[in-house]
Amino acid sequence: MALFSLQITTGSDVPIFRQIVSQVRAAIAAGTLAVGDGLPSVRGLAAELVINHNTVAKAYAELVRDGLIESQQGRGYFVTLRREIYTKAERTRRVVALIEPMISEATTLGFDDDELIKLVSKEIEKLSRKRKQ
Amino acid sequence: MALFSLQITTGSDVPIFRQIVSQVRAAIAAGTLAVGDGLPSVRGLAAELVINHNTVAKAYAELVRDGLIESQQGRGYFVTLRREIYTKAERTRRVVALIEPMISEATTLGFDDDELIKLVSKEIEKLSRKRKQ
Amino acid sequence: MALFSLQITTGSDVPIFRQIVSQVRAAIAAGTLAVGDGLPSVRGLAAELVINHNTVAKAYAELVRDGLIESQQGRGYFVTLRREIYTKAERTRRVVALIEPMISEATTLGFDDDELIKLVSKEIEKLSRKRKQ
Amino acid sequence: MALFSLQITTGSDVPIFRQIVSQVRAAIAAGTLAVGDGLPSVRGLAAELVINHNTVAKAYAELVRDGLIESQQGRGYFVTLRREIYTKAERTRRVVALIEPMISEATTLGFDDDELIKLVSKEIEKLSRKRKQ
DNA sequence: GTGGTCTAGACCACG
DNA sequence: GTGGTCTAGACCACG
Repeated sequence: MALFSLQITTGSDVPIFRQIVSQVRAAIAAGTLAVGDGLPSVRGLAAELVINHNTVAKAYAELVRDGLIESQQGRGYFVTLRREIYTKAERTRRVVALIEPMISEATTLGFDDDELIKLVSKEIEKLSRKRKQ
Repeated sequence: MALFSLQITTGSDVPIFRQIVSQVRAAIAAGTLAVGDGLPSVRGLAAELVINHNTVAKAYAELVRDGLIESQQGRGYFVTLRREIYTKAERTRRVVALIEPMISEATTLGFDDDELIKLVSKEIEKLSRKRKQ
Repeated sequence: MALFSLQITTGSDVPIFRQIVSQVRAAIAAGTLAVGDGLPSVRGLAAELVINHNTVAKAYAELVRDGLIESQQGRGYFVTLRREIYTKAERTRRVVALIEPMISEATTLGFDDDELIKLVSKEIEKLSRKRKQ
Repeated sequence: MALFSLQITTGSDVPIFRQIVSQVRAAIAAGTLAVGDGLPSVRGLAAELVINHNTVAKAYAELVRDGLIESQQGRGYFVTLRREIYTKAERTRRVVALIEPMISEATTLGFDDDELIKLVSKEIEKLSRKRKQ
């Protein structure tokens, strides 16, 4: 099992619980989380991300409802058999859907192409370092 | 003059007013809407999209605050010459708020750093070419 | 903690939402509302002032955009540490937009330049003293 | 008769027609405009201020309604007998009502007392020069 | 409990 | 004709 790490951004337009749902879903689709793998505990993840545990519970509830994970009484949450597979095209489509508005915003704020590429690279490295810790 | 059309999706996670903001912003970034061009009237656009006029007004108000468009008494809204309103730090903060969730999503979808940088570059060039046409 | 009260006048030339913005801004400028202080809840304040909650929400939204307050998910609005959001030019532009009509009014009321400067200085000192208490 | 000059600020929160009403009213109260004095013609003033003549007409109509000026067929508008006199205290009160929100805005935007005084002085001089042209 | 978004509709202001 | 403000009320999201 790959090391599964979650990165959330508070104060963004996207609700925290949706960021969690979307990343767990993506991790399963990408195979980062395999069938049978355990998820972080509700309270553990809440503590790690410094958010309310209800927020984590709500995210997991949605994933249970969608059949992607299941609760095993007293042991925690685990990835179930049902697995969504995203094609490469679908995965690209999902990322591009986030890249496009980011570029629009940057452009209207006056960033030129080089500055933007540099900023994105810097952020990628920053998150990369964070993941390795 | 601009041939400018707007498409909204109701029932999406993204609020209608934010979809309008993003699309106008994208049109300005891409040069589809140029300085001096008029936007659809608040009530006209509301009727066309079959939404409430307050929703359009809210979207336009945000674009005014960002200095992208301005209201001319009794005439409507027009694209303005871009002013530098925000400090470098604030502009960076705003773009980073969009870059971070994009990277998180890409990472959980299995993109590695190089692939992501290439994807972002490709999209930047795509928009760049559009602007030059 | 702040003992902070708001007074609005309906039927005035100044929109209600703008009166709220001005008064919160004045309270922050005077130090009556300090960093970390909570604002009245949107619906609570609306009930107290006997106005619609959307009107309060609109006022708070403007203060958020200016970086003076921020919303904490499910908890309410709080005064933030002031960030430098706007460029010097933009900040000057905003203040000059208030200075100009003030000078025009003073001039037509018969104030000469020296009297006006003195009056402005006196008011600035008055607020300055209030902040230091 | 003193030279009567009007200064308007477009794009401010205060509607143009209200700026005109308020300045004519103030000029009469201050004696800058005396009984029998003529006002600039509707179209002349509109041309001078580069605004729609309906805006001037609307302002004059309000002043006529309030009995401060009257139209003399084919000759223009003139100050009538009825005259409001503002006491010094009232005139000060009216200017202070504009000074206070200006200071709040400047303070929350990060201007310190000296900077603000300098900015106000500069604007006073600027308008002073404009009036003398 | 907190805030966010949207609608339907009114009434007003500006040109 | 254009936009601006406000209400009453609904429904949802977050914690």
